[in-house]
Order: sequence, then structure tokens, then C-alpha cells
Amino acid sequence: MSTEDSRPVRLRVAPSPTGDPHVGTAYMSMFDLAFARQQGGQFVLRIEDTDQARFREDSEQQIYDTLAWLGLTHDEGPDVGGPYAPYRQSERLETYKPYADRLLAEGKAYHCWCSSERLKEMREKQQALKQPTGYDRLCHGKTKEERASLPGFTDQPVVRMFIPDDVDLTFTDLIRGLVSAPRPDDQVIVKADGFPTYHLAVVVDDHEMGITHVVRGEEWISSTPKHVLLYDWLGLAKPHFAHMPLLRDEKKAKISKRKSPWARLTWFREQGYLPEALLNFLALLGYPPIIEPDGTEREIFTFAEFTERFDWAKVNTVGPIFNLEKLNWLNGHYIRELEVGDLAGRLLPFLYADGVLPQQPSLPQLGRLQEITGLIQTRMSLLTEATALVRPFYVEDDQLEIADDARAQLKDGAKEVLDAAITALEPISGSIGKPDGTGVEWTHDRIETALREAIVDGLGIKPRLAFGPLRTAVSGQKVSPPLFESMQILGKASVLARLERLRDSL
RNA sequence: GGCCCCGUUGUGUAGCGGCCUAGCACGCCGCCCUCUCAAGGCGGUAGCGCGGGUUCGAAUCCCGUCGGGGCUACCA
Repeated sequence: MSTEDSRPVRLRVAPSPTGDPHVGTAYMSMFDLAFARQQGGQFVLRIEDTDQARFREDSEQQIYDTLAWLGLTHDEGPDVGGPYAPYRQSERLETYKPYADRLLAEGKAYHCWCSSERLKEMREKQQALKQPTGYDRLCHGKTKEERASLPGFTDQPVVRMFIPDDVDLTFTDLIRGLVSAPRPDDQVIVKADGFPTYHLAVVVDDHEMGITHVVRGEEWISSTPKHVLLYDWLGLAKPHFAHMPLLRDEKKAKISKRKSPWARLTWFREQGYLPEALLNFLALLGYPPIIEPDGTEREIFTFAEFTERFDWAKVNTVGPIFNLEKLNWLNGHYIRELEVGDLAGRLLPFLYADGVLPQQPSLPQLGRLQEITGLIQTRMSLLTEATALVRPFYVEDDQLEIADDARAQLKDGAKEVLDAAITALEPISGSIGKPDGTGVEWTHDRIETALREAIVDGLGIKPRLAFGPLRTAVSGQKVSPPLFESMQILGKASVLARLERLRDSL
């Protein structure tokens, strides 16, 4: 496998549009892209839609959207075109036919008219006898007429590979070294509907598109001998193979969209994950952190840093379990690193969706959001968590909902505390100050000082007890962003109205 | 069942024959800070699946065993 080493490096990701894009697609794409970029090569997106039964209309667009969201942009693909178009297998049907015909003509493949019922029966019999399953070659060497007289015949034949006895079961993998794989069955390469199966299509397309490195999940190891055989039969240069470990769920099974919500790529965006956090997290699965020159490890890094040091040999062979807790921490970390304005902007779609802000927020509303964001930045691990924290700042004072648990924790002295707070805050001017910036009195410092004097010193109540009722009054919640800063943002009128409202309800 | 891949704390990983009384991160627990909750700081918890070898010496090499996973489709 060295004759093709001089070719420009080209990698591809080849998802099937059979539903929501899978997180594994992003995982593969990231490693593809990293290596392609490092080598100055190209990254191709090919849509493998040969399975007409499972095809889903909107799936392809979602693949574009989610990969773009993650910044895993392809150089060539159905949507952007490229020198090897078309990039959709369903549009390349005529491409595969000559290859299949050639195999047929050379006796390396043969027609098979066996009905699916017969094949099923045969498999069950083999299973029952504890035999390895595999096609029994009933159709091999027979003409259609000869075969038609036998049971289990269908009119439309498939094409099968005729696997030789001495088929090479080993191949070299970039990640695993020398790998041996199971002996293949007489694999179907063209279906009765004329569509190629994955095995034929992938080999032909990878060859025609000049793919030099095939990166895919570990589940493909067992199919690789078939592909190697096809390359050899067809006289094509073989690509390098890299079989990535399989992402697994907490039960250690291959992650599936059925069982794990996070198998769906769209889920992450919906949940309020940052694409940079997800990417960083994915890079940590089955791959070591960056080791600094001084020997310390660093788990937080950009895609560019990852790309720079990327090495296939460092990819682990163990399937990592997808651990949401670590992702959540990472996401929180990335949120904290964001510029406040940037974060506020990313919050907007969620606040619209949750009805906290109108689609066309006013300038003051946006200005207030900027201030609030600074207060809640360390208090979220997901963007979706902002809603509950932000909402109290945008509801009318008499519409503020007081949560049951917040009301429940109010002690007997709450009314007294609220009264004292109102009295203490009344004298502070709520004016917005002079144009030169002076004259502002309603600041969190002033508010805090006044309240401490009145309640902690004046009433002799411990701080944590003193401010609980105020927090409940102002935010309606048991926990909230810092109280005095919140009061500053809300403004004097609002704060007093809320304090009075709670007091009056007691 | 058959074939193949894999096996370091709960999770992600470092380790590639002596530097390991096994490091780092997340999680968890405790303390500090503190107006709540976070964030932050400090400390703690827990692991080389097991059994044989090889070797002066094994988490690192070999064998077996057990365990997990994948494939076994006219799905990818």
C-alpha cells in the first residue's frame, strides 16, 4: 500500500440520509478534517443514499446544517459541488454498473436469484446447526433457466462476489496496525433494484474520488476484506484504512439514536451546547489530551491545535463511553470563556423560543440582557439554563411568579425584613444619573451598604437569612444571580414594587 | 452459535520493562470564599479484570481465561 502515497491527501465522510444525523458522523468528520487540514488535503462529503427504504427527505439538509454548526466544513459535496460531482450515490448509478459488469464477466461475481425467504431459511438452518452463516452458492455457475427450475427462485437477480478460498483476511490499519478480519460471505454487491450495496459503491466512489484515507467506525473492520478484494480485482490503488473506536452509551453498547438522545447531532444544539465545546469533547474521546513541552496535560484546546498535533497512532482502540457530565463541564467552561456580548447573542435564540424576549427586542431590552449575562455567565453549563435565570428581569413586577420552594423557605421575620429593606432603599435616588456619568446612586454598592446597615446591623439578622426574603421578592426564586447587582439592573421602581408586593402577600 | 476487535479508578485518558507507594481531567466527598446558586482555591475518594509465564525487574512482553463490544442483511 505505498504506490498511492504521492497522491494528494483526500478524506471523506459518507453519511446515509436515514434520519437525524448521527453524532458519530461528526466524530469521524472531525478526525477526517483534522488530518486533511494538517496534510493540506481535501475533505469531501458524500451522501450514501443507496438504501431507498430508509431514505429520509430532510436528513441531507440536517447533515449540512449540523456539520456547518460545528465548523466541520467540507471542500466538496452535493451542496457545494466539486471536480468529482455528483456526490450523491443515487446520482451515480451508472458509475457502478461497468465495475459490476466487469466482475461478472471475469467470473469474480455471479448472479443470484435466491428469494429472501430461501436465504432466511438457509441462515436459520445454519444457525440451528451452529454453523457459520453464509450463502451456499446455489446459484453459482447456473444460468437463469437452470436456476429457475429449483425452489426459492425470484425473477430479479442480485450480483454476488465470488469470494476465493485464499482471500486475504488481513490489512494494515493506521490506528491498529495489522488487523485480521472475519472471512466474508459471498457478499451482494448489486441489489435486485439495480442499486449497488455499500460495499461496491464505497470502493468505486472512493477510487473515483481519489480518496486516500478511509476513516470509518470499527464496525467496518469485518467488511474490509471484501473491499480490499474489490480493489485488487479491479486493479485499483488501495486507500489507507483507519478504523475509529465506536462511541458507546453508558451500557457500553454502540451508541444508537433509538436508545440515546445524544446520538442525534441536532440534540446538542437544542440543548444549548456550544459547538466548540462539543468539538473539544469529541476530540477527547479515544484521543489523548495535548501534552505541553513541560509535560503537563491540557484538555482544553482549539480545533487548530488539535489539527496541528494530530496523529493516527494516538487514536485509542477502545470504544469510549460518551460521558455527558464531562461535556457539560466543558460546555460551562467554554461559556465562561466567552465575551459577554458573544454569550448574550448566543442566548437570544433560546430566549426567543422560551418567550422571554420578543423576536424584535428593543435596545433597552438588549442592553439589559448584556448586563444580566455578565451575572449568569458562571451559572450555566447549558445555554438553555439561561431562560429561568433571565426571565425575572423581563416580566412585569406584578406578573412575577413566586416559586413555591422560594415562598416556602420564608421565615417568620420575612415581613419585617422586607419592610426594613423598603425603608432603607427609599432614600436612594433611582435616577439614571447625569450625562457625564456622575450622579448615579442606584448602584449595587450603595444598595448593599444600605441593606446591610438596615437589616444585618439594624435588625441583627445574619446575612444569609437577611437576604433570602429579598431574593424571593425580586427574583421569585430560591436561587438567583447576585442580589444587589440584580436590583441595580431592575431599577429602583421595580425593586420597591416587588418588595412591597411580596410583603403585602404575607 | 461462528468470526473479529478490545480490556488502567464511576467516566475520559497518561503510561509504551525500572522515573509507578500508577499522573491528569470530569464526577463524587470535605474545607475555604460567600447574599443564594454557581464560579474559583485547597484537600480527599477510587484503578492496572483474573491466572500463569518471560525477566534481576511488568500496568507495560507472551499464553490462557474471564469480561465487554462489533459483525454475521438485497442496512449503512
